[in-house]
Amino acid sequence: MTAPVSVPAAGSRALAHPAPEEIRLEGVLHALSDPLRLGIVRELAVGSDELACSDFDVPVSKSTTTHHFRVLREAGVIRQVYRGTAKMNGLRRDDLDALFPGLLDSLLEAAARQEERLAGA
Amino acid sequence: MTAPVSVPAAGSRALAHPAPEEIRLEGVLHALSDPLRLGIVRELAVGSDELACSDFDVPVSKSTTTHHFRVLREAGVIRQVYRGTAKMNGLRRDDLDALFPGLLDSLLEAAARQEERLAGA
DNA sequence: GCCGTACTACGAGAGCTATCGTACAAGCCG
DNA sequence: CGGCTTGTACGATAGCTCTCGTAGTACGGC
Repeated sequence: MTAPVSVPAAGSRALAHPAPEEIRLEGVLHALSDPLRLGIVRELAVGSDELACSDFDVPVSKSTTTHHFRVLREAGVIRQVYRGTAKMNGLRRDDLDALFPGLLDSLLEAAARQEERLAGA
Repeated sequence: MTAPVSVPAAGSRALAHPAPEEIRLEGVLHALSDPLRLGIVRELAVGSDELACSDFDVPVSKSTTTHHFRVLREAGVIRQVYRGTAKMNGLRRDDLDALFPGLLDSLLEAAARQEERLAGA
């Protein structure tokens, strides 16, 4: 047992990510049930893997931003890695698609559709 | 404006449900992010529309069960109607599919897949 | 070596959530 | 009617979550 928690690269500053086996659907849904985090994930889905935390235009303080990114990472939704002083963020699309095929796309489309609808289309 | 909150049938004991326009993706995800509620929805998805609250075998007290069903109803995930002393529950599959095509099925499949995986398949 | 940038840690407060037990209401059945 | 079944309301509690500000760490550039 003792799930392989994707051991951090030895020497450097590394961040704990859940192994794919540890990712729980409930956790993913919970992470995405916050509008702010859902927005972050949507931005990440269209952009590249190379978005720093500060590239997002969230209407909360820096500490709160850190908090939300951590929730997303700990739920297994995003991957984070340091690159100098910046922390680059990327969707764990590969892992999520392997665990829950089609789910991420459905969620992203649902979010897009809702935004369109609420915009008074 | 003033969204039509699907006015309850006049005289009888009726329950407030959100109108389709009021259903929010975040709310749905939040409702489903609880293992208990996700389980209820999964049972509802395979069974008929005719399941009473007491037909579910949840490991919590009656009051807590009431609470969870209310969360699901207020998020727009289920429909509830009184039938004698019982309260019958049904998925709002039609409304959900119209708002978020494919999402419900993706979620149900993801849940099934995870259960299979965790059962040590 | 020093400063600025980017992010984290910690502590705190407000608010929501899950849970319970007890007490109660509504409807069926004998 | 009286009792049983089913679910609700209310109050309470513990725990989580979102939010912030302040203080601190890690890294890159001058």
